[in-house]
Amino acid sequence: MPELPEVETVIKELKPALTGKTIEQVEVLWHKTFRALSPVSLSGQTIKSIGRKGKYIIFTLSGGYIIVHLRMTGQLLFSVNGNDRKHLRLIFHFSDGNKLYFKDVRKFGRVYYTQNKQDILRNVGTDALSPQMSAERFSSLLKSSRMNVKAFLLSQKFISGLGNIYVDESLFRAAIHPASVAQKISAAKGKKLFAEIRFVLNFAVQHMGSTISDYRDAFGEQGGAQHFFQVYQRTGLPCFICGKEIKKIKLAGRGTHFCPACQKKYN
DNA sequence: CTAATCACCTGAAGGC
DNA sequence: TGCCTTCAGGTGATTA
Repeated sequence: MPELPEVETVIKELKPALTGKTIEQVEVLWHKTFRALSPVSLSGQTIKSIGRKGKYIIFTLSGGYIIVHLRMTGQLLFSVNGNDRKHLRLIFHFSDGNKLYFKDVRKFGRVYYTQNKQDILRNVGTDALSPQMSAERFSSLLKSSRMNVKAFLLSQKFISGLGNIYVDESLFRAAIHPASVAQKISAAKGKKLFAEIRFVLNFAVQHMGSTISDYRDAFGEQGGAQHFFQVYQRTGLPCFICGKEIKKIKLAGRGTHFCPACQKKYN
């Protein structure tokens, strides 16, 4: 499911719901979902704050961190699960009776418990919406890489939070062909791309993320940003700018949507 | 360093 | 109806 806007939506909802609550017990229903890197007990710990880096959700506890990655189909649902146990992988039980449910059809999602955030976040670059990531910084990262720009943006080590949908949408808006070589993109174009990344992500956050099939927010609601896609899943449909057909190719192992007429290749 | 392919999993959709 | 293939908001390991 989720890229930065979906994760941001979930944590914005969880902050008021969970901050200050005390964990009574963590119930693991699928063993591979949960990995403890710390022997300290989770029971009795309080949630001090909730944040994220890229697509990683970070719960800061009184004595450690819970870090959640939803991968493709993970969902964090706050006390809205009813009696549906299907695809339920883990349950946080709180001392006030509330529960946080982790559901995950494909079982790729992970819940880590650690004393050191860097155990998990070591290879995650600066968040795309962080003030630490500027147009200048982004441009210089682009210049440093010989990867194609699609792979560059999907890799989380340079800039984190983008996934397949928002990479395709950002490259379309910046009029850059996804197979362009990162370092062949001019500094001016790089800054344009960064501005479009910010626009696309902020727009999607305002619309509570995108729901393709599985994504739901912390209250089980769908997002709305999918109604505004320009290229993603629009293969064969007319480009909104020039009217030519949107094409789909495989790049960096992922389905990649673009307009061959509007998006220029730099290499 | 970069690219491509698997692996991890389940379910939906399309072809025959 | 059923079988088979392909594909999916991600990422990490392995192989050229």
